[in-house]
Amino acid sequence: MQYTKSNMANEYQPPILTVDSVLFALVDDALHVLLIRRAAEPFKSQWALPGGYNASGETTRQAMDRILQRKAGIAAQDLQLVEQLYTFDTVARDPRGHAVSVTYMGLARKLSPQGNAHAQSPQLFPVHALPSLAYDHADIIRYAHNRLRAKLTYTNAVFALLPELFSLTQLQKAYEAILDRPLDKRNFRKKFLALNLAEPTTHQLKEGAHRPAQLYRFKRQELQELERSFD
Amino acid sequence: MQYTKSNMANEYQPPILTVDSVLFALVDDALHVLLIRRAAEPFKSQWALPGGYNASGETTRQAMDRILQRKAGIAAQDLQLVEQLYTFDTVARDPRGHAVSVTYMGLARKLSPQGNAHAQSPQLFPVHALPSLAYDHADIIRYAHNRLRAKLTYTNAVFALLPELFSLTQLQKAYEAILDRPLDKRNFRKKFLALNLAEPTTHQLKEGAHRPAQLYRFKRQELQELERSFD
DNA sequence: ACAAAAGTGTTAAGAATACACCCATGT
DNA sequence: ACATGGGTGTATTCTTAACACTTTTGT
Repeated sequence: MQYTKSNMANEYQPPILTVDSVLFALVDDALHVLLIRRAAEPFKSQWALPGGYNASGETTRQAMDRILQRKAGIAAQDLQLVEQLYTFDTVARDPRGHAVSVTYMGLARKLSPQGNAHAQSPQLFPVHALPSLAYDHADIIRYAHNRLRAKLTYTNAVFALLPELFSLTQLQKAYEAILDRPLDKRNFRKKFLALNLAEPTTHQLKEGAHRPAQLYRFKRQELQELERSFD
Repeated sequence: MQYTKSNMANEYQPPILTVDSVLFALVDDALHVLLIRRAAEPFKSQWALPGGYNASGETTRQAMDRILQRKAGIAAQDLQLVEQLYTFDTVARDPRGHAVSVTYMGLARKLSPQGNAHAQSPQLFPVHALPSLAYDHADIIRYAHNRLRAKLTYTNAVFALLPELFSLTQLQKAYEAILDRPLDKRNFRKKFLALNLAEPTTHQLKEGAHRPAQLYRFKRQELQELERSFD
């Protein structure tokens, strides 16, 4: 930050600043990402992350909230956890000109996107079956997924993807979906309970011709690091 | 990235984009950061991170290299490892107007900064004895230090701070300086050697009235994750 | 009674921690 | 010979990993 007044007034032309969001949610025990179908060129009618420009005077987080509301009908409080990821800045990423994009990851319990004039049919896609994507958005999603995997192992971030009351089986399936490998049931439960992040409730989940599951609740709904990293 | 042509042409005014760098190096077994004394307002003659504006058409990494060269006489290849940290974007962080700053961490074996017209006396300060800083640069350094601590535990990032040939004592001191706590000598050596990242050389370090130290060399000079995290 | 998912313990191997003395060198 | 930092091993505790059967419910 050492540009001078003259730079600001004359020579200096900043790149365009944009914000793109990767919203994750679990649907049927599989990790999904929210995509919208682009209404305009470039990449018209291709699938893309919800994103938009960031004007002077608003923070990137404010821009994110505004854009998600307008383009997907999603409110800031639908996201249990939001984290800035990375700033993508290669000159060629937008065919119209240099656009630097600050990216965010948002985790939600449930997403009910709404279509509108700006973007028809926002829709959730399984991360393992994504359509072809506009811009460098496939890279951004890959980056976000890696970050999520890492966060899951050393923080309590799962809380943001599960309902308030959850069974240990639901929890394990969430981990398996994101880490993309099977976990041992007994070891998983022993380890998770030892971390002491969740407490049993008086509720049970009855959902079929089998023994009902004990429901647990996270003691804290804020991000915290784990004493010992998970898996 | 959904702004329209009309936004680009008329209404849309992006914030200024800047890049700030946190360069770390070890001096006398203590972690140091490179700071420059600001030549102009605002914060004139206060210490600050080397930074500058990012023009349209250059990547933030290119801007970083250009700025470090111009303001501190440091070349890109003096940095063994560079990593993007975070993008700071609060509206009030620059008194002249909204400036969004993409920040980088750079690790060097040795820094020999050069003063010049743009910034007198770039200088290394111990992270535990920083002067008062311009802007939100104290926050940025704290963020970088946390990231460095984390990187040290799950990657081989130390290689970027040590000379090509190093003794296990030097290595341990580097860890102690950054993690800011003492480590057990025998356990440290056992664990580090088990990771198999370094190999002994035929060289020794003689530097006083005591037994000379075996010198090691990292097998790879690229960042890699450790199988088991360190400490 | 049977199908379906919930729930539960033990053993063995590996990793982390705590801890104290001898070694090689220069002066 | 002494001061200085370099180098080494073992015992204990904790953590991880592997593994299979019983329980509770709905139909």
